[in-house]
Amino acid sequence: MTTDNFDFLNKSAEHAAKRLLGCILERQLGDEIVRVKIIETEAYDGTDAASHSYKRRTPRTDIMFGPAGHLYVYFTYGMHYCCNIVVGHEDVGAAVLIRAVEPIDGEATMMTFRRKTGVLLTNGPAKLCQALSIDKQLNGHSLRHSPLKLIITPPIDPSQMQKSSRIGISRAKEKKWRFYMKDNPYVSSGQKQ
DNA sequence: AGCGGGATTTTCT
DNA sequence: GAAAATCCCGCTT
Repeated sequence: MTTDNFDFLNKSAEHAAKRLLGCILERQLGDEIVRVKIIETEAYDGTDAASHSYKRRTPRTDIMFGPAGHLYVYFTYGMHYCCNIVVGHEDVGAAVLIRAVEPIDGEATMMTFRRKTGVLLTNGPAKLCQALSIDKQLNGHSLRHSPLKLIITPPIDPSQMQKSSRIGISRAKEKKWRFYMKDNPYVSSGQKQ
């Protein structure tokens, strides 16, 4: 493979977070195929005080220090899973948090895992993990293969992109590393900006 | 419409 | 011991 279309993941986390907007996640669940479009992302890297990988490699964050294009799933607040796409070169410890997606195919299947309708199905990082049945079993999974694939689409028009501070963190709030689709109803409701 | 508490793992102080 | 890349529900205004 001379030109792998995952190559852009090896650039900065900030670049990858922008480029992942509009890309497709394809989830195989038994006989069903669920497809969603990425609507909102946040970048985290090893130089970033808000990142799990900041100056420390632990059993939990080990996947973040591995190859780009794999999935990093973490469990938080004793209740919820959140999923990230590992980016950057190996041993750097960077990832892009997927904060919101828009259903394309298989909405009925997602509703069997998450008993909600409309935007409440996938408008938050833990919500979309529940809808796509993503948990610790998929930690470290390569997004090149079933049962969860990342499909790269052309970059979105810059005029459709908004950015802001990241949600739910107390450190490094000055970094504008949250990116989302302008006027999309599935953008997470954590903060108005 | 807005606030506040509960669930309960991983990590750090 | 407490906070964290969250979400939901019930209470109050």
